[in-house]
Formats: sequence, C-alpha cells, structure tokens
Amino acid sequence: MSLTADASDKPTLYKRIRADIEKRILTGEWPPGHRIPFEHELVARYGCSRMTVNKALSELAQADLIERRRRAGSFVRRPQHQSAVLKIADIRAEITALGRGYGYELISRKLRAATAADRERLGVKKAGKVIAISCRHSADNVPFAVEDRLIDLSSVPSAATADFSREPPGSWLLHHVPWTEAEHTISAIVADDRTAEALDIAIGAPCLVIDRYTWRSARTITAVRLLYPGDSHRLVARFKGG
Amino acid sequence: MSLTADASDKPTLYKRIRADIEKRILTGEWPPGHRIPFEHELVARYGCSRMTVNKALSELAQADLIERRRRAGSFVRRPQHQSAVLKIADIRAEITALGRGYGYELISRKLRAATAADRERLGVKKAGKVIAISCRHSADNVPFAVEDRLIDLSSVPSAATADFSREPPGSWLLHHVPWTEAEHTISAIVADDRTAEALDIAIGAPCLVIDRYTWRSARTITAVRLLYPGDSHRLVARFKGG
DNA sequence: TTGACTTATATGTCTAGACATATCATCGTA
DNA sequence: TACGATGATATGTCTAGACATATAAGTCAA
Repeated sequence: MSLTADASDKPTLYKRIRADIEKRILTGEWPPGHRIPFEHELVARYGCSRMTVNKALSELAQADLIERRRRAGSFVRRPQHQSAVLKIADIRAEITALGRGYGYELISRKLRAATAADRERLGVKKAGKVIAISCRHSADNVPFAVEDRLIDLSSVPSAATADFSREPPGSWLLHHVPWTEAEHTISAIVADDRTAEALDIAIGAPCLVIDRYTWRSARTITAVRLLYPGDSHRLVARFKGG
Repeated sequence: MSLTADASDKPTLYKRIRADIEKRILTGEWPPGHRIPFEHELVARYGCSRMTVNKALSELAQADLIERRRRAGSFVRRPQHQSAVLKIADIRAEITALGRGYGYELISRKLRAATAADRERLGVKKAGKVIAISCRHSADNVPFAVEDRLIDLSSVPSAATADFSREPPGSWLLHHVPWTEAEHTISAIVADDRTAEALDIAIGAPCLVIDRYTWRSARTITAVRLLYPGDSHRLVARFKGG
C-alpha cells in the first residue's frame, strides 16, 4: 500500500483520503464487499482526527460507493444492480454544444380551457386554462426536433403573457419556474405524415420520442413530447458507478 | 417562518436543518439566487454549533441545490440547465419489477480473434480474442429485447469459460467485474428483417436502441447493443432537480 | 439447538473552539 | 478615474474530545 500520510498536498486532507479510497475501489483493488479500514485505522494511517476521516467516508457513502454498517465497518458496495444514469440535455444547449446554429420556430400557440384530454395529459382533475404549443427546433436550419407542449396556466399564470414566438417554452419555463421534478419516458415510433413533414424525413422513418412531465411540489406545470429523427439523433450518457 | 429549534425529533438535527432548507427551495419560497441565512444565523436559530449547520449546508451543496461562496454566503442554485437524469435498469430487474416472467435465450456465442470491426467497436488497438454473443430476453415468453454483445477477453479472461447459455452475459459481467464506467447512446431505428423476426414484430416497426460501452480504468470490457420494440418498450426516469 | 440476554465496538452525531483562505467593500493613491 | 492595498467576513477545513446507538458476537439458560 501507499496510503502515505504526508505528500505535497494541493487538495485538503479529507479529499485526499476520499480520493485514495475511491481509486482503490475503481481500480478493483478493493472489490465489492471488501471491508474498508476502520475509521480509527485511517486516523492512525493519516495522522488526523476522526472527524476528518469521517467526512471522507460519509461522502463516499453519499455517492453510493461504500456502505457503512454500525459495528461492522464500511464496505465497498456492489454495483447498483446494473442501472445507469443518462443525462438529457436541453435542446438549445445540445445544439450549441455541437457547434451548430440553433434555430427556433413557433408553429402554433393556443390558449384554451383544458379539455378532458388536456387534463388527462397533465394529470390534473380540476378544469382550468392551458396553453398548447407546437414548435420546432433546428440545427443549422435542419429540423432537429419538434415539440408539442401543454402548460398548466393555473400553476404558471405568467405563461399567458410570455412571448413564445421568440423564446422556446422550455427555456422560458426554466427561467420562470424554480425547482421542479420531472418524469421522462423514452420510446420509439415511426413518423406519420404530419411528423414526417415537420422533421423533413420520410414517412415511416424511425423517431425517438421523449415525453417529459414536469411538476413542482405536487403541482403540475407542463407536459411535453419531443420528437427527434431517430437515425440522426442520439442521447449520450456517460456515467461512473454500477 | 417556522424554523423551530426544538420539536420531537426522530431525525437528527443536521438532517432536520437540511430538510427545512430543502423544503423552502423546492416549494419556491426561496427561489434561485436567494441567499440562505448565514451559518452563524442558523447556528443561532437552531441553537447548535457551526459544524452541525455546516454539515447540512455541505450536503445541500453536494446535491447541487445550493451554491456556497466564500465571504458572500450560500445561494439557491439556478436549475441545472434543463438536464435530467435517467435510470436505465437491468433487463432482468426491469422485467421482474413489472411482475412478469423473465426468459432468456442464447442465440449464438462465438469466440474469435478480434476482427478490425471488433477492435473498432471496442475502441482498442491491440489484436486479441473476443467473445461475440447474441441473445434474447423475453417477458412472459414475449420477446422483450435482443442483445448483441462483444466482450474483450484480454480484459475479462474468465469470460471464456462462463456458461452464457444459462446466465445472461450482462448479469454475469455484473458479478465478475467490479466497478465500471459506461457510455450509453440511445437512438431509434426501424426493424430490418432479421430484427423483426427476433422480436416478433413487423418489418419497418420502430425499435429503441441502446448502445452501451463499458470499461474499467481505461480498459475496455464490453460493447453491447440492445434492441427493443419501440412502441411497447419505455425507459422511464424520475428525477428531482433542474 | 434454539432463544434471550449481555457486551464490545464501529459508526452517527455533536461541541466549542481554531486557523486558513477567498473575496467583497472600502479607502487611499497615482 | 483607475488601480492597488487593506480589512472585514463567510465559508473551508480541522481538532480532540463527548455521548448515542445499532449490531455482531459471545454467553448462558431452556
């Protein structure tokens, strides 16, 4: 081992302890189930107080890399049964990150009393007003995605006066509604005639579908369906863990 | 406000402080940009030491709910530009979670010297041996997904003797390779004749594609492509945050 | 063999201090 | 006006203790 207690340290001590342990886990030197040295052992090894070691281990536990059990010790966790994490980026950010020009076009915007279908889609019972928006995002003037969105005006009244002909509703909401929870569903369909025309692809071509349903504190905000050309668009996720 | 300092406490103090603040942020009472009370103010309010308050705030910062700036204070963060986190579950776990019977069937298994295409797919330069596996997962005897996998034997030599006719390679790898990193790409295609037959769907039907590329400490382990019937399969993600 | 009780122990939380460090605000100077 | 030095301040890290609590493991009795 080389858990040296000194070293010319840029990072603080607890970070170094955390990094040391993390490295051993990630390289497989300490496999899942392996017992990590007790706090008092690490205290002796690094020559610091227990609180410092505890902070390092607590953060590793919070990151699900280790599991801490009273009286037993700390153990390397088995990879989270093969689940992974995928990051879905904002469309504008995604296009900009690709170094391509972002374009936005409002297709339609309707303010109406919520129909039964609208209420079902938003998961609300009470009738109220909604805004239905249809728009298109493009990259270098090539259709990138079409968006079909419903906003619950009783949750976001200020959306009634927002100008969605210039700003995409997703960006607007992001800046006007603070913290949210959301549920995403990803699926695939083949393009019908309307979709094919909007995305400038062939009828029957594959499309990636993202349905996002957003709320805040049990209050529905918006439901959106994004359609991407399936053969050209890709969602990429990199993750560390199990 | 009702930041009461006492109360019949099941949870510990720092957890209660953290929950109090989190609630205010999530409900929008403290919007993005809002300055959270200084540590010394919270110390006074809760009647505890600074370390206790610090622990609560540190965890909120780690969860990206707040941002801490020296000398300035702690602030509610603006939602992470509309990125989200999606959990992709293991196929067997996914099917079992749905309360359906999991079925597995090995279609082919070939051990061979890596071809140029294999090396490209695995992202390795050196020639070596690989295992190519094709298999199918089903739910209640209905095809659920087809899997096409490549395992780098120089990284996982023991895979050569594994019995993939009984155990899915994904599960086997999970139990024999500790911690990994991975990259996922999700896209959509339409079924060609071979895929259509394997999944028992029509040619031209939409399919969801997940390409997963897994490595450990810069060492390639496996590359896998999963094909799901796109109209029936869904990836669902729930998340909290921006 | 099984079940109930006891004990040792590692983690969980907390304190009342300490010094370090980044940075905002102010004041003085060129 | 612009720039540079200075001090105030909030967070960042750390200490050397403390008591609480869950639980593995051992002990003893039914």
